[in-house]
Amino acid sequence: MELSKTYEPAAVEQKWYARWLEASDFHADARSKKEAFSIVIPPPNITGVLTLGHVLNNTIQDILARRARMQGKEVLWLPGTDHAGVATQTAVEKSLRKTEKISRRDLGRDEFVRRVWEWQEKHGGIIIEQLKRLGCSCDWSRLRFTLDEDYERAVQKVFVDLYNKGLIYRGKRMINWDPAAQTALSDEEVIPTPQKGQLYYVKYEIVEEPGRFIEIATTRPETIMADAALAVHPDDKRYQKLVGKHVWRPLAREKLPIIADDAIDPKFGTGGLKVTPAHDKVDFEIGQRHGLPVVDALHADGRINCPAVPELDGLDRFEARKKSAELLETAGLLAKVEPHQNTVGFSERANVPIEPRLSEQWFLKYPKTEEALNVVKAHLIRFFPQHWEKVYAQWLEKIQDWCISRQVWWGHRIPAYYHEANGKIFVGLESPGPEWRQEEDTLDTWFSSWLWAYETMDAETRAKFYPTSVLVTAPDIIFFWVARMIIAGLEFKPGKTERDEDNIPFRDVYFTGLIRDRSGRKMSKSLGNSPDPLELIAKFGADGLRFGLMRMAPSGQDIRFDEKQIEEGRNFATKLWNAARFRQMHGASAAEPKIDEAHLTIYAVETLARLNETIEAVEKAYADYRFNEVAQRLYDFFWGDYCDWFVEAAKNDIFAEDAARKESVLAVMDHVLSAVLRLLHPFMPHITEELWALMAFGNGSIQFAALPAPFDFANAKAATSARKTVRAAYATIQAGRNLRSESRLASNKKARFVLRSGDESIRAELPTIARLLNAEEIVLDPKYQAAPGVPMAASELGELYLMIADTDKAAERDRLDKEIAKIEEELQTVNRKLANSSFVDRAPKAVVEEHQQRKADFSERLAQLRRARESLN
RNA sequence: GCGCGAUUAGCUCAGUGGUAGAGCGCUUGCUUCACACGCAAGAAGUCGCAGGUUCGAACCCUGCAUCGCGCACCA
Repeated sequence: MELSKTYEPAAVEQKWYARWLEASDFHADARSKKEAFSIVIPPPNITGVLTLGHVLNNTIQDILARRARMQGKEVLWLPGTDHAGVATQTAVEKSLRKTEKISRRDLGRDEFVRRVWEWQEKHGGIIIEQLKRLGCSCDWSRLRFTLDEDYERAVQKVFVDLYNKGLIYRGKRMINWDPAAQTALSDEEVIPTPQKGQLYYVKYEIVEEPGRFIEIATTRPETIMADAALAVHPDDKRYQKLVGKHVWRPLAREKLPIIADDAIDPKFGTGGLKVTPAHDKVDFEIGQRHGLPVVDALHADGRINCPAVPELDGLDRFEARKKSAELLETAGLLAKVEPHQNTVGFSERANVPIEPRLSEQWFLKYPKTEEALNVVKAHLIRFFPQHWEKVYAQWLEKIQDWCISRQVWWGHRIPAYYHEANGKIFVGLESPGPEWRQEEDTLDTWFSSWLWAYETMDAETRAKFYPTSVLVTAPDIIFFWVARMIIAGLEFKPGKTERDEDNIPFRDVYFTGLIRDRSGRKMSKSLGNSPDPLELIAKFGADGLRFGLMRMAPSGQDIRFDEKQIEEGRNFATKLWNAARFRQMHGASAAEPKIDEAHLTIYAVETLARLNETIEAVEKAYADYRFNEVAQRLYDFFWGDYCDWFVEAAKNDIFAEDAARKESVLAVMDHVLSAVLRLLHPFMPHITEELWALMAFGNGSIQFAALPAPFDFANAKAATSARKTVRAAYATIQAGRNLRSESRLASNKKARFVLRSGDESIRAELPTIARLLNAEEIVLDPKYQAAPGVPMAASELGELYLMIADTDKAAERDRLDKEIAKIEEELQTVNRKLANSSFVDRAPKAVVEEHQQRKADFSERLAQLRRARESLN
């Protein structure tokens, strides 16, 4: 079969993906006897579209899955999507407002949820289709959704179980309130964000001493109406005499006590704090200690709720801040205003400041935190890179109860029921009767995701594939997801036995880096700096995108994205294609090439040895999940060692008449190409499958071909000697090319060289060296006396002279002088080291020998150069 | 304040104790019979700064600086 001149990724990729699906190649057989390898996908949100982050993440998973298949394992890569409660609800509400100008409350709960399902049917599959374009080898027959019926059941069972264990409770506590989405949030969903604001110094008049004021600094004058006290530090001399007295609240005038509390920092502001238990966590705690009333002055949507001050009542909290400052100013109660920077918690989703709020919510007291810490400390679960262990440990060590209820409709409704009449609570899977009303709240989405590693599997699948082999995820969800999954695994024990190693959700966790733009900024829609992966696939092919991205993605470091790198990936695919094309131009390939070691050219020996080194390096890199290293090694070997050196050196044999030599060279090419295709397949599945088929390297799909084993040299000594000669020849060629270039000889001009050497054994290699130097002839002459001015390079094989018609003596003198100076310097460095007795005594023997060899080489080349230089005098 | 990363060629990044590397970009020469998404040659780096350990440090240790990320505090 003839290969087309260029590689067409679009057609090839879609063709093969369809065939893989048709053949059920990604299907995981739970009854297989093969060793199991499993990954669960971090389920993308159904609202999501593919980002570069997804590309990175899923390419890595695909590489691991495909490699495992080639290692003969039974592979499960389990895909799915996440219902993403708040995010999806917000997205659908937005679309409803736009298209039908209605809110979810206009529709009512049941109808709204029906609409979300409808929306989900239409848009929920987009990202799955995009993953297919990338080539992901997920077992699509097992596609799961966090709101699947049985998954939902499992989540509810877990809730009931934890409630019965006393770990879930309902309580009125300070929580993070998102006034935009109007729901409670967990601590992890609050993003501390530095804000430029103002510090208002407000005067509170002392009740017992009319006309005397105490100044209090606050950033939130709009909450004054909810003040319940003023507090000072008990040791603060300035205020000690005031403790026990009262002040007048300047807005919604009322008498407030002055109290003393250790929580006050005397150095901040004026050293006094207005205590607002309803709107601040610390204030709430102070209030609890002192029995203060909780006065809530905010509506759920962030507007002011205070009929006593009609000027403020109903205003948005930020408008009210300005307005209340004005009111105080008018009343002469605002001493001053200073610029002030502080950190305000923002809602992750809605990107608005959250309100600390006293609210009735459901909480989980985390179980198994000690155990979760231990399985990572003891490396039952290994983190890559390892430094994430510390971050993980810190979170677990100061873990607080998890607020798990959300005031949204899209999600798992909490299986709790309230009795209409007596207000009793029942928690269970079924309603106890018609007089019982189900809880309106749903569960935090992560309360369903934390079961993802095993609730996505049926019993048979779980028996085979749980615990999963590895989890690939971004480090920003280490608390949201990774830690909680570990806790869930240890608490609910879905494994074969009770032992921890059977119940951890995964054995390894690989944390990817975050992808940033060229100037280091996070990718974001609003900045418009996030390239569309599908456009990149269209431009460079899925394989090009995958390879380019993996080659530049160092383990666990953030990645600065540059389209150039993807272009490189595409170029590499083209190179691969053309190298294969070159091979098939010279006849059919052999699936099992016969390599006769006794008749290998020295270039073939070198190439096979380099391939062995590459295979070994790749193995090692995989063991530590160093994917960029794998990609780089394969790139270097194939482009450099194979294409640039071996193929070029082999051309004489290919185009010559000697059938045996030609056959030998072609067999080596087949060996290398077949190995490289297999090594590259996890990174570039489509092009390797296409070439595997076109070259007929195997009967079946490359997906299940065994990974290449190193070539076993029977005569290792001969190989070592051959490699030494090749390297000398290559070095001589590079020196010769440099001569040509320095002498301004055009690349396409044939040249003549003389090699001054008495080593007859090199004569056999002269035709190859000549080809690589684009020389019409190389004369071997042990006694060659160069005419003055003939350009000369000192090389390991001997002195190499470039014969050109008109030579410039002065220029050649300069060139040689520079060369001599350079070598002298290097020789000096080596000599200095060898003169150091400590070095000779203490350095490893091999290192010393290397230096001695270098000294000999430099000395010889220096002698050559000096001879040439003298002849010019 | 505590912790974690990063700092290497103009750019993006490899390189964890033994002669500083790659790709891009740049300069020069090539439509050489697989590939111009290519071939060949070249210029370009006091490896953030200062100490220390070592025969030897980009690499190990200490301190500092700058950037980024967590956590805590933030009236």
